[in-house]
Amino acid sequence: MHKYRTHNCNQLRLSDVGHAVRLSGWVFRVRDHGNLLFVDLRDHYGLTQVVIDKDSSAFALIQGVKLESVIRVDGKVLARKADQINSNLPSGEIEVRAEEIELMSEAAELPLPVAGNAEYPEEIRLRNRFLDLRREKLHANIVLRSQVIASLRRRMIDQGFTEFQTPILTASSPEGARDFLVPSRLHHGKFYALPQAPQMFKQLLMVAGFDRYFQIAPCFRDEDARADRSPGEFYQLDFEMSFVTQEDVFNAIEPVLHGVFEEFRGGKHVTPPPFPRIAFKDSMLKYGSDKPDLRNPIVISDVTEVFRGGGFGVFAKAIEEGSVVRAIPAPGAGVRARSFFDGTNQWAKDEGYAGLGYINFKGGEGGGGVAKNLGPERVAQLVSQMQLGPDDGVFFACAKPNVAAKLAGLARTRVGQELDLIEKNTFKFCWIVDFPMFEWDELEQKVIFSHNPFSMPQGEMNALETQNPLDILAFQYDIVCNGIELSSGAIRNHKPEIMYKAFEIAGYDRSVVDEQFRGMINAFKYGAPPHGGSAPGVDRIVMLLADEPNIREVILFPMNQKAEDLMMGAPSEVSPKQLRELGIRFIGDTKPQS
RNA sequence: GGGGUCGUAGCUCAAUUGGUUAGAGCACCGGACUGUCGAUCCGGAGGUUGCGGGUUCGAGCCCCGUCGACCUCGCCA
Repeated sequence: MHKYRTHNCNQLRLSDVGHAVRLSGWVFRVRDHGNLLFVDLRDHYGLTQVVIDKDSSAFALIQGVKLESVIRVDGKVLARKADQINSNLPSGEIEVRAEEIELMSEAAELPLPVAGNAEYPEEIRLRNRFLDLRREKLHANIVLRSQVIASLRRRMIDQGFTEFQTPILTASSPEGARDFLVPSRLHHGKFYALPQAPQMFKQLLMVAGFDRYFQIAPCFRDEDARADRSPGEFYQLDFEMSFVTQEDVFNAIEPVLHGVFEEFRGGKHVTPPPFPRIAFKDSMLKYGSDKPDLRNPIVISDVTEVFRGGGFGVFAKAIEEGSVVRAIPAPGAGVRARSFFDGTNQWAKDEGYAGLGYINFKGGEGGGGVAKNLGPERVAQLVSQMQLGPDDGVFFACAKPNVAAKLAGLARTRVGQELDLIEKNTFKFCWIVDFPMFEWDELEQKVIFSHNPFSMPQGEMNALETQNPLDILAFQYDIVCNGIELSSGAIRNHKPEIMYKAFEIAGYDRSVVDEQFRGMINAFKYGAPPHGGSAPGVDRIVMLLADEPNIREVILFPMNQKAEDLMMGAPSEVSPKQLRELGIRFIGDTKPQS
């Protein structure tokens, strides 16, 4: 007989009745009847009920055993009587009558219960992650993550992609997120950086002629956390392809994402390919976001012209000064109490905006101050343009275009949630395309790269030389699912002259490009194929499939919001000897700069 | 760095809005019980109400400060 087990805890069935077996696992639950005692024995695979009778030599031992102790049970498989069958358990038709039990590892009193599905503070969960990971939901999430990654790999390989590993210790790069730096022992005063993404490496792989690359790539960014952004590190399905147009990239990845979502969708509907393509400009107008949640049926309209020179003075005046008006319909909300409208207005103010105007229609009659001052003719124009129903509500965001779009987008989400309009049980995908190449930085008062400096501008050199930089679009695209940005990608700029020109527009001298992007710009001078790719976030894909609102629920050992690992105690101080070797002296400033 | 929510037993929560000795469930310890599957029943132990100060006859509750957690803005090409 095997030293530890002949079967796992989810293996025994009626066909095993009568056999002598050996099981090992954790004591999940105990039901003590004094002269008869039940133990639910748990391992990775499931549960088996163990029965211990008073006559058994194991009885005394098991009566004092603590939950989550690890035991080995020798016994016989018995069929349960009809009224004792537990139909919730795959092994519920049998039980194991224990003859001998060995306590292999005793558990102390638990800081965190493993049984049950109550919620517990993250600090305790993270500090005792090994216990938290024993719990059913988290355990299942992590297994799901592994299966999703295996599926992604298989699907990419089936599509003709080849997996490569790129360096973890690399060079710091300008722009983008803050780098994690690693000091060099051999070169005092110099640092490696952990890659924010294998961006340049994958492009170099294209130059090297590998044609189709992918990698489940670890990425490191020293930025603050969010519910959907893990601090420090995360994983991307990073891929790149040679001799492709934007459409080729879409056609390659859509079946992979659609396939993996279909495989693990849990009964939900998945957008079939081709996914809708929405221009960035249209997305900002209609959804007030570059990552629209298409489960929300509300569509925003621009109604600036209805208000221009009209009787609603606040808006009319703002429009003269360059503001626009965006209208957010609230279907069927017209009959709601005034508190709904005033509450939404107050919410907008609390978010730091000027507020939201509104009209509430009741039986086709527009109510509220906006309708009164605007006059029946213009209200009728609104109804016709927006195709409003007789009992709809409508909110108005009036501000400079960028701000109005953002507020309208937030209001769209809020109204959709309040009115319970968000479609359930569905994964709605779309591409956001035609991102602007550059944007205006109000703070620095200069033109900056809008997304990725390596993207090819639409119109290439001609566009850079002849168009207003702020009007130039890039072959840059994001893939969005249910309002979550899964990835961003681009057709890359593989021509050094266009690269120099693009960086020049963003205020970087040729020498800066040569220095900061030396490896890549140099490579492009020796025959570079046109190429492009993208990098869907693996953690976010799993998060969607596991239906978890927080990314830490799909990561084995996540750090907390302050980027600390409470279990391992990272980051930690290091010895003076280590610092000396690195040529580093700590100056005693313990507060981070901001 | 700004804003929000929270902080009471090992864990989840309560405490009639400022009033007697801060309660309950789970877990833990002891006892009863041979068919439970969130076992049940009886009993026990467990608390500087995050920390510091203030107001008050009296503070878990009000005020000030501070620490921590999460959410969020900034940030994330």
